[in-house]
Amino acid sequence: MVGRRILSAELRCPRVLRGADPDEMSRQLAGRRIAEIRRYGKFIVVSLSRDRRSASDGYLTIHLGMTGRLLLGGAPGKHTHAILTLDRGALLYDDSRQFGRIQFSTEFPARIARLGPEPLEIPFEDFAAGLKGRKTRIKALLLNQDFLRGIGNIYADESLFRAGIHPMAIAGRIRGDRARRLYEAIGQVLREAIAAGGSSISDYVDAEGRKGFFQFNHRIYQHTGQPCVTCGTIVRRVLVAQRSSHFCPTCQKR
DNA sequence: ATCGGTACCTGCACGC
DNA sequence: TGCGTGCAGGTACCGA
Repeated sequence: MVGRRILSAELRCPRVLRGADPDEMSRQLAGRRIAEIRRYGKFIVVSLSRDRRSASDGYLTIHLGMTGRLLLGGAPGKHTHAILTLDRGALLYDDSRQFGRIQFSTEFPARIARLGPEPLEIPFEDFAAGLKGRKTRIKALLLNQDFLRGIGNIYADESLFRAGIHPMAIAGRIRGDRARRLYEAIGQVLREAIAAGGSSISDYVDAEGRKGFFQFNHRIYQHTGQPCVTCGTIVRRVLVAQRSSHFCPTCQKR
């Protein structure tokens, strides 16, 4: 999409725009050219410029929430909230639960600047230092985007399972070998999930509409009531930070 | 400064 | 068949 020009923007759902005025946002987008697209954790930032040469003077920040989809072309549906018509093709935003959002700003968004490091880029020493002194539960910390960017409920559970750490363990008490195991597990899980094209539980598809298949490799997520793949103990579910957390009571220690 | 709880939506599976 | 309940890849905001 880089290099394409936005001819027009049809913004149908003010809720997804987080209260911004659809007409005003349409005016801002129309005529701008896509200069660069980058991902920051779960956020996608589309940098826009007025012409080919000039620096970016607009940013379209997109978050898919739980059920958001960005699709190249295709027919709009019941939950299509935005249609960007480009000089070649179209970009559609679809989101049944409307937890995702699309925002326009002329400055680089401050929220992005506050995100923690990329989990696949942070050195182990920094990760271990980040755990130090934290009184929160490790599951909640892994979901906190200011700690690390990009880890969600599935990959938090899968990482903790592989590391043998209980989701309710206090973050600051994970040190040495256990911290190292968690760090390695996060890297492993994310790399495997990316290679598998992500986890398609119900809605997720890539821009071409293809499902991922990492859901077939989940070892603990939504395995409640089934035997642990390692030891056979029945997998349990607890709430941590109001999120479902799946764990093996035998393999995962506080 | 940090933490937990709540609100925001729609759709689906389940039990009755 | 229809209805109520609980659950679902997330974040922002509030008060403690």
